[in-house]
Amino acid sequence: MDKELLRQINQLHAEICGGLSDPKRIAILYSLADKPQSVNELAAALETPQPTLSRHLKILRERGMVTAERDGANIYYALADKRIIKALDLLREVLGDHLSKRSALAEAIS
Amino acid sequence: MDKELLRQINQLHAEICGGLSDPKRIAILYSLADKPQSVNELAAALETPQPTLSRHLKILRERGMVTAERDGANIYYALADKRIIKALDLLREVLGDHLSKRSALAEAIS
DNA sequence: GACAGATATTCGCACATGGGAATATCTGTA
DNA sequence: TACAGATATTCCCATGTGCGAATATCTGTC
Repeated sequence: MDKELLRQINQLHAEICGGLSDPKRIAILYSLADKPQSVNELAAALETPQPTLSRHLKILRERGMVTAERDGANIYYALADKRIIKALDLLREVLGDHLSKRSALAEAIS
Repeated sequence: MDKELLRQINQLHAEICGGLSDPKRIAILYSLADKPQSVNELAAALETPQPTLSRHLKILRERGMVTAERDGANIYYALADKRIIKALDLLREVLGDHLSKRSALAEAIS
C-alpha cells in the first residue's frame, strides 16, 4: 500500500479513537447504545450541561460515530455502528484484567 | 454501582482509548502485534526517532497496553493483550464503512 | 573505570482539548 | 411577528499533548 495513504488512514483511525478518549463521550456512546436520545434527554441522563453535550456530540458526529436525525424541534442522536460499543467493551475487558492483575500484585506485595 | 466509582472507571477507560488516539501509537501496536521488538527495532521499522518512540511506549506502558522485558542492553516490548488489536480492527472496519458510505454519497451527489 | 550502544528523560514550544458562561440559531406555535 | 423550547456556537481560560533537540541513565565489554 502507498505509504502516504497509509499515513492518512492511520490518522483517521487515530481520530476515531480520539473520539473515545473522553469519559463523557464514552458515557454518551453507551447511553446512545441503549436507545437513541435527544440532546436534552442525554443532558438529563448524564447530568451534563447541554452546551457540553452539544460539543461532544459534534465531535462524535464529525467522526461518523453517531447519527443525528431531526424530529420537530428535537434532534435525536443514535449510535452509528454497534461495533464501536464492541470495541469499547473489549477495551473495558482489558482494563478489568489489567486492574485485577495489579491488585493481585498489590495483595501479593503487601 | 457507586456513581463515583463509575466515574473513575470511565476515566481509566478513556485513558486506554487515549492510548490509541495517535497514529504513531496505532502503528506501534500493530507492529508489536506482529512480533515483540526492541525500541531500536521499532524506531527502524516505523522510521521514527528513538526518543519519540520511548515517549509513546511509556504512555502505552503506563496504561498497561504493552509489556517491557529487558534482555541485556535491549528492552523488548510486546503487545499486552490481543483484544487491543481486535478493538482497533473493529474501529478500522467502522472507519472503512464510513468512508465508503461517504464516497458513495459523494458520487451520488456529483 | 572507560567506552559504546540502548533506552529514558527533560526542556521549550506550538498546538489541541475541555469546560463554564453567554449568546446565537434554529423549530413549532399562537 | 412574538415567544418559548431545543440545539449549536463562540469566547476565554486552564490544561494536556506531541515533537525536536539535547541530555541523562542504564548495560555489557574491554
